[in-house]
Amino acid sequence: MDKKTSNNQDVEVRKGPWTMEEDLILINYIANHGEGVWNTLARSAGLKRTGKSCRLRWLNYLRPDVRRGNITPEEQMLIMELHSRWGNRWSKIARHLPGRTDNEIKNYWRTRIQKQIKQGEHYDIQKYNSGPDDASTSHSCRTDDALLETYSPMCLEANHPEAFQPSSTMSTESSDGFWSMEDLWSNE
DNA sequence: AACCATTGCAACCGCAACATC
DNA sequence: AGATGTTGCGGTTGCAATGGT
Repeated sequence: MDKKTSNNQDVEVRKGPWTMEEDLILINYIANHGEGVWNTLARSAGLKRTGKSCRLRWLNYLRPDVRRGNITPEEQMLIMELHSRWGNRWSKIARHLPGRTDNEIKNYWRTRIQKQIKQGEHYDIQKYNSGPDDASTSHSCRTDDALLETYSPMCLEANHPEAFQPSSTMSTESSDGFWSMEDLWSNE
């Protein structure tokens, strides 16, 4: 315990929004060394952040395969269906939406879907949950697996290939494995 | 133009599970 | 087997951007 506190005294820890420089440091460090142990990574990279903060930033924002914004209707349907089945298991839900993070889905649910539900809008999802099987949906013989198949990433991708293209800026990486400010922040 | 309310999202916190020593 | 460290998850908060008056 004392060990920890004495350690923390010499290492100031930054909080709050990440700066461009910090992002670049983290991205370039991971590009060159891999992810590894986050606390060690944070120290080795010279970031005055906790490993936890670095991990979160990387997973939710900096990872090249992260897609942000523009949740498609299909994705929304899938989120609603999976949420109706699993509840707030955001990470579990996120695994079925390639490129989406649990944080994003959680935010999306809270800010959009939950709001609309409060406003009294009823979604087709209710048909899935309680409606008769002969409802107009084509899921009359739906099992969990069948539904996942229907809304699986592959299926979504097939229907909406444009939505699954990684953004050009996010996938841009200079030849020597280093990201530039423009690569990273031009997307904002 | 200025103020206030609302919205959306990034980031933090606390906890539990898991891994390692 | 227990202590310690790390990771992953869900809930919550803070704040910038936006809209409305």
